[in-house]
Amino acid sequence: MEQYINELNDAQKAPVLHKEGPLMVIAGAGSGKTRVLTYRIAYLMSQGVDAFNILALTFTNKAAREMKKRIADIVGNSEAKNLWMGTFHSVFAKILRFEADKLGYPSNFTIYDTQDSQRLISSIIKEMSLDKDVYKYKQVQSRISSYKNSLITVKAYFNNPELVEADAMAKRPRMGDIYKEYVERCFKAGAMDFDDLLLKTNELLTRFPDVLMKYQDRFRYILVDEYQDTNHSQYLIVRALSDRFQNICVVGDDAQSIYAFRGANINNILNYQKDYDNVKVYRLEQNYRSTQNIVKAANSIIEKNKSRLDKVVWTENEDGPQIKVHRSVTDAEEGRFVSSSIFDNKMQHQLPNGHFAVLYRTNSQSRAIEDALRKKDIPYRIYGGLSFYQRKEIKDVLGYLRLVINPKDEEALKRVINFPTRGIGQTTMDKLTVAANHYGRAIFEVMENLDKIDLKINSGTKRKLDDFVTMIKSFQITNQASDAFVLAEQVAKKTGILQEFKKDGTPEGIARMENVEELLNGIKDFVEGQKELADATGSMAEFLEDVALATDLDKDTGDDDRVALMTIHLAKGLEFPYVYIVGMEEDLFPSAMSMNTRSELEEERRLFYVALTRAEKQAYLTYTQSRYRWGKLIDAEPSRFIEEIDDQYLEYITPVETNYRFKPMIDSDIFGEVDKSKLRLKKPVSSTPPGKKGPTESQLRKLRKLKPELDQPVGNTNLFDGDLTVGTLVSHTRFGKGEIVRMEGVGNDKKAEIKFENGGIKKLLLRFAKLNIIG
DNA sequence: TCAGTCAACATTTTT
DNA sequence: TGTTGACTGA
Repeated sequence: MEQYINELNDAQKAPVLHKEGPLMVIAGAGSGKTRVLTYRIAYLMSQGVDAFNILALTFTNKAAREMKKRIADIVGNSEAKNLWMGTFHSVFAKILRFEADKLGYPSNFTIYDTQDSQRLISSIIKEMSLDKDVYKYKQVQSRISSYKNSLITVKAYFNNPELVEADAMAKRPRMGDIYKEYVERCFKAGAMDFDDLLLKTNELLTRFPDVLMKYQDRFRYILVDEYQDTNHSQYLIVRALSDRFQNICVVGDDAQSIYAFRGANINNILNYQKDYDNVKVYRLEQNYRSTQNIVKAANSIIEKNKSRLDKVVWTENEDGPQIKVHRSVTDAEEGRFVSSSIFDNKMQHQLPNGHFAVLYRTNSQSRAIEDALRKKDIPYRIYGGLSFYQRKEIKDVLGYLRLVINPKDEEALKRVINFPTRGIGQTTMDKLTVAANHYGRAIFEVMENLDKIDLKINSGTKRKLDDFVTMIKSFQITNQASDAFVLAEQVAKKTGILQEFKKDGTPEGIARMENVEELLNGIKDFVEGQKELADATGSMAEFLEDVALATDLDKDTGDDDRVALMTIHLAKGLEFPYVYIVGMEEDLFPSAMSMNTRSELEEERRLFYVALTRAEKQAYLTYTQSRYRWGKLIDAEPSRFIEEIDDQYLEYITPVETNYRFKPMIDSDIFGEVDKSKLRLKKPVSSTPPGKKGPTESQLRKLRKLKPELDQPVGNTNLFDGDLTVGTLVSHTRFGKGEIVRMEGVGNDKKAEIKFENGGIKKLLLRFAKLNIIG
């Protein structure tokens, strides 16, 4: 153990060796936080603390697995196995299964994912005959989720006039009723959603003091990673469990808090010192990951935020190259730049693909990057987005499996009852749903008892329902006798799913069949992996839980060498030698939806901080002047975050083809000599509508520095005011050639309607449009 | 009851 | 652009 401890610097050693009592580790980006956590656990164990008494809550299950492995290397495998480690959701799901009966739940309860929740809410809204345009199911779901994260139960909701009032004011007076129905339906279905896993844990610990005592006694040492991203519900769980022994260690970085949108409360970390007595605070400020340039640039960004803990991140690493800023004309060109830059770097420095990551704000941005990488034959892997387990065919198979484990699972039933089609349609389902609600039972239970209830279902349909019930029951028998793989294989064959895709014959059908086969293989791997573990049996129930709570990162096998594509959120905690942050544009990053309040903007800024600090050697920031969004070409402005970085850490680069396009416009002899001083005084080129603020003059000035003579606002109408008339042929940098078909407005509002060769007709404000007369 | 067509809508981030 | 939900005729 001692030799391991000596690998640490003094700042890291202190929290590792800290004995009893609460401590907080404020860990800057790249400061070896995981290492401290790992070694602290190993150290505790070497001091005689029983692994059974240690609970470590991490942000992903993958992080937990890796940490466990590392600890096993230090203290030995058999002991490390007994550690409780995982995400909040997975650890408390296990505890809830064990204690389920106390809350009236079956121990085989289903975990509803967001999609299940949304579908259920959607059908509730329909059943209640509410206007679906007023009660948007996604909004309703997120509202309910935030109630739950704040521990506002249905009862608490109705007891709180302010909340009721607020929803009424928002023209959604039935919100509480939907919430109530949703909770009841989940309960009847034997299902918990993600938020329930935390809410019900709180309920368990509050209502049953003996249960609380038991777990307090069990988890004498609690460690929480990424504490800045815990929500109120998680906070209360940690509080309750640690109350007796107060051996609570939280690790986090307020500068990396990026989950407020799902209820994370940054005050949890800011107020930690007030929550416990005699808190010892340790700071890790030395960054081992990144170059001077990256660390300093990141600091210069985060300084712009007002609410933060006192901390200075520094490094002894070499200066490294400046951060490269790249501008392109379209998102496709941005993709091409990224792919060729990765290619060049690979060649020049002989690097594997795994050294590169492309990070973006929204999942939809991945497409352009993918296309470009594919063209260059660079292997990549996309994390998040539509993951494997979210594909329709996979969810269908999983639906059957869920139903076998928990027949009351309403969402699973509705998904599979008529797939493959077996003549049970909406009409029948409606009848069953009404009956189920009437008797307060699950739909499957109604189906089991059709003989006893008069439902006006014709005998043919009734026969089909009976067959379905019989089939599910036969699967249940298989499940009792066999492991997950045997069951899954039987389900895939007997339900006819595989044949359905096979006879389909289309490439999509074949792809789906292959996906289902891949799922079966995955289940096989899972079963074999589980058999090695002492406390696992390889049952289907365990597999389903793993799937429900797995993050995309968890499934990363890491054995093939690919460029990583992911959202910045997913990249938290990871590091790559080369990082490309793409889509550095206003309204995209920072997101248009996060600019309403100062705190939202600060979260976006922290997100940018996280993105930049993923880079070890070299970071690239790219933005484009136009981008396809919602199938339309949208004008874009460079992100304010580029401006916020101290200039000395940046190097602006521009590709040759962009130069080429802009250059002729300035040097063009059509207009004779261009008066540059006059140009500089003009309003910046912008398509931002009046009233909505675009980038500041200084932002643009700075961005122009790269090629000042090329990026001036050119094509301004003053130059050709008199020359533009209907019929004039013009060219636009982006839309191409076109003909003016109409003119309107005067002075600053003068507009031209132009029919472009590509077929589009655009009305352009001449004050802003970059036009060139060609005839 | 079902399959096929068309319109509407969507993109913020995730356990 | 791509998917999902509603509508319609068989």
